[in-house]
Amino acid sequence: MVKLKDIARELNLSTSTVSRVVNNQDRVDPETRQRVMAALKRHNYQPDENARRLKTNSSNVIGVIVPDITNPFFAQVIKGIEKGLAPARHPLLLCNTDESPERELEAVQLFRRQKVAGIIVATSLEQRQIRKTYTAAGCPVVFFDNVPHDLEPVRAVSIDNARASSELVRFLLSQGHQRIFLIGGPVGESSADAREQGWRQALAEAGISPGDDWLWHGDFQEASGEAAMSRFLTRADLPTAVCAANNFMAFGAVKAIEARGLAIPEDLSLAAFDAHDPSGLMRLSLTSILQPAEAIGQVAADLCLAAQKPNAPNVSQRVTLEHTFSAGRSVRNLTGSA
Amino acid sequence: MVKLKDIARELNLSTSTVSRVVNNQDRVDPETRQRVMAALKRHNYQPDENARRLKTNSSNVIGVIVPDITNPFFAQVIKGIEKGLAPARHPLLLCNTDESPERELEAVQLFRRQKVAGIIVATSLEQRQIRKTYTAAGCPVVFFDNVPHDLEPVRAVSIDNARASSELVRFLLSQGHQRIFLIGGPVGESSADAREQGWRQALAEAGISPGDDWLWHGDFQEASGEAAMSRFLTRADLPTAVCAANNFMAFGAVKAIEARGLAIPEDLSLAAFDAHDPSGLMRLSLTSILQPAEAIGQVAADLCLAAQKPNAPNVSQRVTLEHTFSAGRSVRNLTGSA
DNA sequence: TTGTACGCGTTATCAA
DNA sequence: TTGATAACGCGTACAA
Repeated sequence: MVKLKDIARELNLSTSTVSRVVNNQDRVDPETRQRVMAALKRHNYQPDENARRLKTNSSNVIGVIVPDITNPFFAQVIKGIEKGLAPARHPLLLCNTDESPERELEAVQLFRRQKVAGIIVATSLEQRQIRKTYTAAGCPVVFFDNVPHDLEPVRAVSIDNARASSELVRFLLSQGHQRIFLIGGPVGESSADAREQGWRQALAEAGISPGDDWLWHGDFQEASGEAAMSRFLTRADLPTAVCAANNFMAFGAVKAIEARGLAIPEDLSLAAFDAHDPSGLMRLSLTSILQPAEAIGQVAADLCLAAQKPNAPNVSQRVTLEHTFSAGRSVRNLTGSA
Repeated sequence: MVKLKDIARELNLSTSTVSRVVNNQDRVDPETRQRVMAALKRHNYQPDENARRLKTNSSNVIGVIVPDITNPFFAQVIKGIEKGLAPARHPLLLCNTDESPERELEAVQLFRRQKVAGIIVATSLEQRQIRKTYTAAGCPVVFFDNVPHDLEPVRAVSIDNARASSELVRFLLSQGHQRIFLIGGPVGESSADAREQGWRQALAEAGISPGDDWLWHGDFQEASGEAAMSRFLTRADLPTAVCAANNFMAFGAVKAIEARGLAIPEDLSLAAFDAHDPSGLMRLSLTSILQPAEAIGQVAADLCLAAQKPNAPNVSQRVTLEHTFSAGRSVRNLTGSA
């Protein structure tokens, strides 16, 4: 591995000058620069990242934290992040938490020690911990999916979850549904909260006041969706439609429904968030709100990179992207039969 | 950030002694060690990774290269790798190549510069390049999915693809199929080669000699599966069953089949590799060979960590894991109707 | 058992 | 415009 010093010696220059060329700094004679560049290329010089980091006390690595890389939504976001990071040649340090707060805290610790240049995170922490953990991260942080609401300034990218949720519910209303239940996410998780709020609002606008038991808070895992739906199905007065706040819980709900021998949408309608079906092979295509996952990743990467600039303003930057509505075949139209 | 020197000064010790305690080295008085440990804990000392790396000229980061993180198979493998790495606190540097050889080469370059401790890779390179690239990586490399065959010594994790493929074909044979076509993967890609070989062998054992045009080499992407199947479907003498060497190509095949108004399995049977359906929501559950993805990741991580030990033998370590056969509803039984 | 002193490869400060 | 030199924080011969 050829070093700065080697190049300098060969050209009878000081390491300083060579270093300046390597780092594209001013104050180098154009001709000298040419000579150095040639030598660098000739020897295929690669700067030693470690030395560089020790000196600058930083790195260009971006840390990414997701709850579950197995969830296609997060996988796509990561792909988007990669695309956004690649041109700037920022490596990506990944951590999968399985929704465990402990693992997330460990990851942040790890990232701190690695002196990552920035963190992009779909946090599973609760609001208090988010604040404590990420204000002490020592680097720019970009949130997505779960965006803290009481943290200022904050960088975040998301869709308008409340509006999206309202849209989904209004679609169900338009199909003649009234008893629209919700399998929500954890309380305090911003996207879950917003989706619940949107659901409430759309119902309210339709003059419907949901009972307390129309809502069940899951944890975004399949099992909780199954549990929630099972519970709903024990009632005498069944819902005609159920919304699930994410894909996995919707899948769990399907299991519960079918386990009871009911059919979708004949006996019960189902709608969801992020029930994306890339292959078009889902047995039942779920009517769903889709987040632009890859775009979310790219924008998050951009925000994170922008925050690297020395004079980047330390103000809140909240980017809201447009969702799409995907009509599936999981909702029955009751208007004809009513 | 408290440093070694600070601790040393506080305890009236030298940095060497403190360093020895931090690194669990011998030759430290038990009592001194206690004092130091207490101080370390009190100050929540975190060693500076960068300084450490500069000194040791290495890191504990493991680089992972996959063609497509969006593919559930790879996502699961990564999860497995993470699980294997977490106990040893090895961070994971991720690179997604989108099957692009250039990006893979860049990733390896990047990893070299980062002085990663090891690389775990599902390579998209061709054999010659694999050899050249990864022998020069400067760290232990563990292959999975695509395992180079002319590289010794090599560390690799895979299933017995030939046997798995034979098993799949024999199942089709048992259902009365004879004209069994194959949508294979790229020539030279070990898993693709092995799957083709297994297909050939099973057919041969049944006394069937496939025509040259029974096989189409795709690139593991959905579009190529669709193209291959479209081509198959233009023939006068249609296949009764088709195998696809991975999930995405199978999905593409489904599209092509349905685009022609044919039904699976009534008009045509389809079988595949890795067409895993975690949610149980696939419209048609494909009969498929499933790789133990998460286990592959864990084993790869273990191999990689084992290779870190200073006196790790530099010999080939090929681990073969068991696949499973998942009977779906995509294969028609012709024995009754024949 | 402990301490001294040097060097890892780079960047940054200052003087030339 | 260039060069000498001092850090950055740690690990490790070697000396004590």
